[in-house]
Amino acid sequence: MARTIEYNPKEVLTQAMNLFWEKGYKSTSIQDIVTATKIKPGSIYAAYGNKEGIFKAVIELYTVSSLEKVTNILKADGDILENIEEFLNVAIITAISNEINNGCLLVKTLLVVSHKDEKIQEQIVMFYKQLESILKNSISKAKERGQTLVEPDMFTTFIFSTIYGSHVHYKTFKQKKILEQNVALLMKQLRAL
Amino acid sequence: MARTIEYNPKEVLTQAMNLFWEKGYKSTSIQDIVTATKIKPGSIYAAYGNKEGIFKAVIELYTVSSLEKVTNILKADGDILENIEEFLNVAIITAISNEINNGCLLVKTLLVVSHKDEKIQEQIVMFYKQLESILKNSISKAKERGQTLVEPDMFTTFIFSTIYGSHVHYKTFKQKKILEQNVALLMKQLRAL
DNA sequence: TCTTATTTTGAATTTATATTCAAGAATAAA
DNA sequence: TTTATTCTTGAATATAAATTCAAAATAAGA
Repeated sequence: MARTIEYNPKEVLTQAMNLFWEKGYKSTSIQDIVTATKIKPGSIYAAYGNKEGIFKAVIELYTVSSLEKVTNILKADGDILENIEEFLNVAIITAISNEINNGCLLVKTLLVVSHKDEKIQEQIVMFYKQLESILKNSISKAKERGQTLVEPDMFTTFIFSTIYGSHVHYKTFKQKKILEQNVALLMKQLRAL
Repeated sequence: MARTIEYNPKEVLTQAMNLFWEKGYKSTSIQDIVTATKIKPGSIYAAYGNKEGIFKAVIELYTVSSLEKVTNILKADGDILENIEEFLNVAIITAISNEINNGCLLVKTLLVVSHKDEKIQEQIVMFYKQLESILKNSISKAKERGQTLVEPDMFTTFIFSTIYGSHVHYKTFKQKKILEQNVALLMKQLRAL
């Protein structure tokens, strides 16, 4: 019994994500999603309830896959500092200067989401806390092994500030060189013994 | 002949600005503006053409008054480094931790405005360039007088990255202490001789 | 006071967007 | 096959937001 789902939910959410990413939550209409995914409104509403429901599912997908990606980079075998450098390259250069989905969906969302949407806001804050904690772990481990002198807590905060800052700066001035410079500066401080 | 305008345009634009600031462009309806300003749709459309027109006028007002404010701080008589510190206090602590209009309207707008709205984007970029140039001037002057050793160009960029970063960081973690720490760190680097 | 130019009003209209739902289609167990 | 279950469709409906416009109000020069 029972008909089976015909679309691939992950694919659909990814397409919806791209729309939200590009145009923001409010400017993305269900019609946009219908057009992009070729799924009819009824199916969307059956699966996610309403527009906010799709958005929440998108955020969920994004956070889970991002955390996974970062974990893979930072927990890879090999030199810890090199892993951190790779993380910075991805977070600062690749992600931000990407022409299609530039920057971080969550930074955008966080700045725009009204304070009333507390659930979404909380979900995002949780994500950042996890991210920070993963990075802090790496730095602590590097410090234990004598590979760096920086204070893990403070330096993690500093790295994230630089990531956020690079984000806005690039959006304004479109200078990839500044992004590379920022990565280099962070690594220099990290490696200074 | 001719009836005179009854409302104060600057007042009206300020009220509209607060709405855009709080809720973002898309989520602010003309009805919201009508309610807040008590001006009827017809008058709004007569004066600004359409919703985008009001928004542009708001951005214009915001940029002009912000530039004026910053200029007053940085070109004030007295010690240059103290003026810069005052600027940082306003830009990083006061502006960002303000509960009502928190953060910078333009950062929000910039991150969200679609790449199609090139005029608005350009207007914002111009604003930032002017801001950077005013600050760079102050730093250069301080350097000429032997009050700092930092390289004006690079350090200006760094200050703005820190401002943007503080913005996002505060939005996430709501820690005013980090904002104060950031100002202190910047000033320490600036004062190191 | 009359006239003319301009502003104000707010209901009506248009346009856009979100959401529902009844009818039809696919699935697989019985 | 039959049948119960779930999925799909897309036009219809509901809701919300943007915009228009004709009529009324106002100011000040003729």
